[in-house]
Amino acid sequence: MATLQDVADAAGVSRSVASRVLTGDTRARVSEATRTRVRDAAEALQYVPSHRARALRFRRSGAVGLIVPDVTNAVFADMLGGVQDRAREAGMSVLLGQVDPPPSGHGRLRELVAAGRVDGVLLQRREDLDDAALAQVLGDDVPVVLINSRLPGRAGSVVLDDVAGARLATRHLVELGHERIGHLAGVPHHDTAVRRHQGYLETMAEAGLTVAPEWVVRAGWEAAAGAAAVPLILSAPRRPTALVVSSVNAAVGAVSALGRAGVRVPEDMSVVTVLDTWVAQAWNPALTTVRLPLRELGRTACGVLIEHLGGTPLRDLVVADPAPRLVLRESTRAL
Amino acid sequence: MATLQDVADAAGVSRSVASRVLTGDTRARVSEATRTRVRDAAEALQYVPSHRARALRFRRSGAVGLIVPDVTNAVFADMLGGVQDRAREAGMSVLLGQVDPPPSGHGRLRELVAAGRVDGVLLQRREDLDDAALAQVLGDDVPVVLINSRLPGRAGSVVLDDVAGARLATRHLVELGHERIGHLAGVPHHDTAVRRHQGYLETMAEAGLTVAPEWVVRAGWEAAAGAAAVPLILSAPRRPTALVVSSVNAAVGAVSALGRAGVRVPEDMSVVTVLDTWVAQAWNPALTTVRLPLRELGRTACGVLIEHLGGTPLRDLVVADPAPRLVLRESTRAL
DNA sequence: GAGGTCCGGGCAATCGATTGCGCCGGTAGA
DNA sequence: TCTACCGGCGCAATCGATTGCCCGGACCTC
Repeated sequence: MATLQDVADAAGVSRSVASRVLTGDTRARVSEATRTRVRDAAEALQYVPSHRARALRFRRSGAVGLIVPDVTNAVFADMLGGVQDRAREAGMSVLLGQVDPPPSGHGRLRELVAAGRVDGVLLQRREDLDDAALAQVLGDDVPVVLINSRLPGRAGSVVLDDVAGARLATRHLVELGHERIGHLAGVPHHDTAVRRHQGYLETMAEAGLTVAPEWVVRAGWEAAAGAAAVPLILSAPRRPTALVVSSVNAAVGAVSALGRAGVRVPEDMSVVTVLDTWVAQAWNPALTTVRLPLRELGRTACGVLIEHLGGTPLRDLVVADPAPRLVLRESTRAL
Repeated sequence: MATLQDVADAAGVSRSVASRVLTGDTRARVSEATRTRVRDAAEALQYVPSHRARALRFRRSGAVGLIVPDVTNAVFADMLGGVQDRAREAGMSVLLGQVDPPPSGHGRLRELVAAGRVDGVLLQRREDLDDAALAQVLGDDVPVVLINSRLPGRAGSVVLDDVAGARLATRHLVELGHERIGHLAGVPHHDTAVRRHQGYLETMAEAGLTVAPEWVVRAGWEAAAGAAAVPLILSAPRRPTALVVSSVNAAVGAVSALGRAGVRVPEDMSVVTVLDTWVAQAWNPALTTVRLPLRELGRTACGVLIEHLGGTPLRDLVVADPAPRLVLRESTRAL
């Protein structure tokens, strides 16, 4: 816990010189002998510059806040890895946060930033937070990058190429010869859910296939939601032979529910899902999925924020590289 | 981004007075009129005290570091919730960290704390980090609380009641009439794995059941490890009729592998596992598990650290409340 | 010999909040 | 009238690191 002053004393110089030597200030004129003395002293004392002091001086905390609705979500976990990586590269830390919906969460983001705990925020929006509420949670002068949703003008954003992902999943089923293809979508107003549904609809239209209203269930992202959607699908007059499920967790729930209902996957029903986590691979049958670059999503979002803190304007990006890729496993088969 | 000085100016007083009013210093003699002026000014300017400045002054960052080997693990996720809760109560933040094994990770923890980014660290040890390596990663003067492992004298610790958990799981199988009960354990030197194995062995002994060496496979915590262990179990001369699996992720892998091998669960093989996450519930068959209080684990660990920062000595605790509880689902049945 | 230049470093302000101590004016008690 | 005391508030140091500016001496040049 040595301070710069301690190092300076040990080296017999002033703080100024010690600082200039240790920060590698080349413009400073300091003799090589002195430089060595300072560096040796720093090493001997195990000097580590105080982040607190630097934060105060530079008006920068060197941390980004990561605010997510649910940390138990595997999707979040994969993304987190990317955020961490990017933050590390920039020498920054990641602070985990929670923000309640308004009114209790009102202004919290602003506080977080105003208090200087973090320099900016990565925000994954809760499903139930609409645009107005979101705008309220955001302050005016808080650097925010939204993950998987958008709010043009108020924040930057980075989203997956959800349309392409859903198209790929749907096309896979079409190519297998399925014609009655259902869709377990996310909640209605969620950005991501909307885009994935769009990809599904587009592909169906292009293939000249019709979509019966009862084939589309707007459930949610979780396993329970996927399971709950199954009876609705099965009771449809013309039962689909295949399903596109918008999220891997919901797919897991759906496949289980299908099994319980005596519907075999893939013999009686093909299931393809979007997002690829370890759960999809571990399942029996292993789930055919479309892999979207979650890690890259986190990395890019963090990058947009960090660059913005460096002066670049906030941006709205789609993570299209690496492109969505179909991971063929056991849950789909030709009709 | 108003500072205390701004508030003071607006209220027509000095910084000192503004500070005393806003911090609610009762010993300070300030007239009620002045107090009101200051408070109004603070509100009008949306004053939020700078965390950076306070951190410097108090030599406290107000954050704890949470260092885990793998954030994609559902076990981690549940625990994280508890850590967050406890930190919030204390007005602290949670900083996510990563620490590589020595030599590259050597001294990193010390740096983290010495630099003042965090006041202390919660550390969930990597499976492959032995005691010596762990001691090296730790500095000398870093407040550390280990989660699910121990290193007496060097750090505090909080662990689950793994023995009781494994006993409960094993006893459940015994009561169902099983006599040949196998165990998919974690890696050999891992604290948690050792304790769970102990619970298994104790219960088997108490029930007067023998344990054939080939019934015990020291695999790992992940789905792949569980799947890989299955062939070994199935090829045993006297095949077990039931399995205790030490971790829910491994159990998922094992059950899938059993299914592929044509072994039905629970008809041909009962499987009970320790730890209860959403995956266990979503599976088909839904897994019978022993629920251990993961959230409470995180909360307690964070509490030990925070209390230590407040002056209390570090402690070594076992989270025994709520007690391990058997969650009966579909993966076990009477012999 | 006077003035200029370069070298090697130190002084002190700054970032924002907290806090021990001291100052000033008024009132009460002696 | 003088002293003591108290209410109300400001001064300035402190927490560490950074950085613009200045200073003293050596050396050089005209």
